[in-house]
Amino acid sequence: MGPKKKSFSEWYDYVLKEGEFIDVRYGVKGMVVYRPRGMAIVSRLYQMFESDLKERGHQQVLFPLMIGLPSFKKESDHIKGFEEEVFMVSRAGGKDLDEPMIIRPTSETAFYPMFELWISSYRDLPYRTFQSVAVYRYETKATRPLFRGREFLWIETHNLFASEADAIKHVRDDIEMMSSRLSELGIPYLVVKREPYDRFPGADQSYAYDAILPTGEVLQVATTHYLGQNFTKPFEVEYLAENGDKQYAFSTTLGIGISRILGALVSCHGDDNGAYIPPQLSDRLGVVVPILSGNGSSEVMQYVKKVYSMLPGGQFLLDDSELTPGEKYYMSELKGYPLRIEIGIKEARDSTATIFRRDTRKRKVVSLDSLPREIDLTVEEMKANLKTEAEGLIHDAASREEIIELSGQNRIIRANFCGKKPCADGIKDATGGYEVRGELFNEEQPHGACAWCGEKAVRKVILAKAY
RNA sequence: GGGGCCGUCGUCUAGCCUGGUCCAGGAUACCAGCCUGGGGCGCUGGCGGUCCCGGGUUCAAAUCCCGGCGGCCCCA
Repeated sequence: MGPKKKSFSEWYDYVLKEGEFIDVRYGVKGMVVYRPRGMAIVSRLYQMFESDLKERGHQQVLFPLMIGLPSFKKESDHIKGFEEEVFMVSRAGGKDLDEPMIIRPTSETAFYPMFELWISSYRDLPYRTFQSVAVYRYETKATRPLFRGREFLWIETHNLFASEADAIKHVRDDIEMMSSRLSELGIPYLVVKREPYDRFPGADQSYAYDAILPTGEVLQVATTHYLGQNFTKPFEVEYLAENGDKQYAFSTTLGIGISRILGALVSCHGDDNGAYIPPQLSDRLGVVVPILSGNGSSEVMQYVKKVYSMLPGGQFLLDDSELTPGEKYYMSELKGYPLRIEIGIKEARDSTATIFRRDTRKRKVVSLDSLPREIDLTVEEMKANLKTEAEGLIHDAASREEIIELSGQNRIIRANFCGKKPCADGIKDATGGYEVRGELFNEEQPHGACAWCGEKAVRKVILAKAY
């Protein structure tokens, strides 16, 4: 494995594979297999976001994988945005279908025909749903494990409101939920309001949650869209208001990219020794490693069993395999277990245990009595540690020269922007791929000129390379 | 969207340029036995390969040609 800083790409592939998170050898481009270590984290991510959504009044549903073509074609911007990257089923039973079906690239066009049937009164609103599924997009750019796949795991919410204000309030709540979870997971991120030409097909406003990767690139891990009535009108999702008028509902959607969040976690927290999975996401808190030596072996094993029985049930794995202690250390660190408990003859004789923590890679010897408490304390410290990273990663630029200079250093850049596409394209050309990601949520208004063309700036935007 | 590199036991790889000496060699992993044990330890033996797939050239193809599939990198 190459060191993380020097050769991120090589490091990333190595850790995903050797840490047994996923396997890319399935043989279908852009599709990966989630192995137990990866799937355990995926499950916990799902649980975390699903419980947040349920608390906010969303109900879980499950829609079919395939969508009828007429439904998919109803919203014209939407189909234009997706038609190039949609998988279509055109044959079955040995012959061409009269009408092909599409495999969902996202599920608006699956949900809304049903919404039409389900919603009739203002009493039915707000109506908040979500589903946890995989979606499919025929990516033509190079695919990257977890970052850009043709199949990826996500949660998609689809929500209806009686008024624009209710819908916008919901968008704000999405932003709050995502922000709080991402910082809890220690993923540095930006909440960015997308430029008009860069929005989700069919959206009036799009907010992206961009994780900041160690390479200085950003990775969109989730997006919230305010859809206005763009979908409810063509799909005729109407309700009877309190005053007796028929009205179209307002809608929003949130997509949470579970696959990408897993990729971001591995990328952001890992080091030259492998991954580090935060305690709240790891299927086990850690591994217990016995260190046996010749004639003291039985004494040590007996003590190890005693220690193991004191640990919280199911939270630790006892690694009593034949590997040497060193190899067990490497594996537990590569896989990113938060803690390791090392027990050898010294611990057995002194009634102690050695705790190794993955984030700082520091050891601590504690007495056996205090072990459970020390584990709790350490885990709490590790969680707190995760939160106190981020920020300091954004640099301001006021001119073309500064933009180019900062882009040369792979920085995330904040600059005044005139809002025009030619400037965005110019920046992209001159910086080797920096994109206008959009305006930071809650950012102050700009004073002065666009950093690129010098004309009047209309907002401050974030510039970064993106996956 | 443009360009480049690559695909050989489970994994990594030698061999390919210059076709035959290769029913494919090594390392690692795995299995058995020993020896060890506080950061990938050592010894002995064993298991393991449709040379990515399809076609073509040839007396002869892992090797040359064409197409496909898959992966990686760089640029826009």
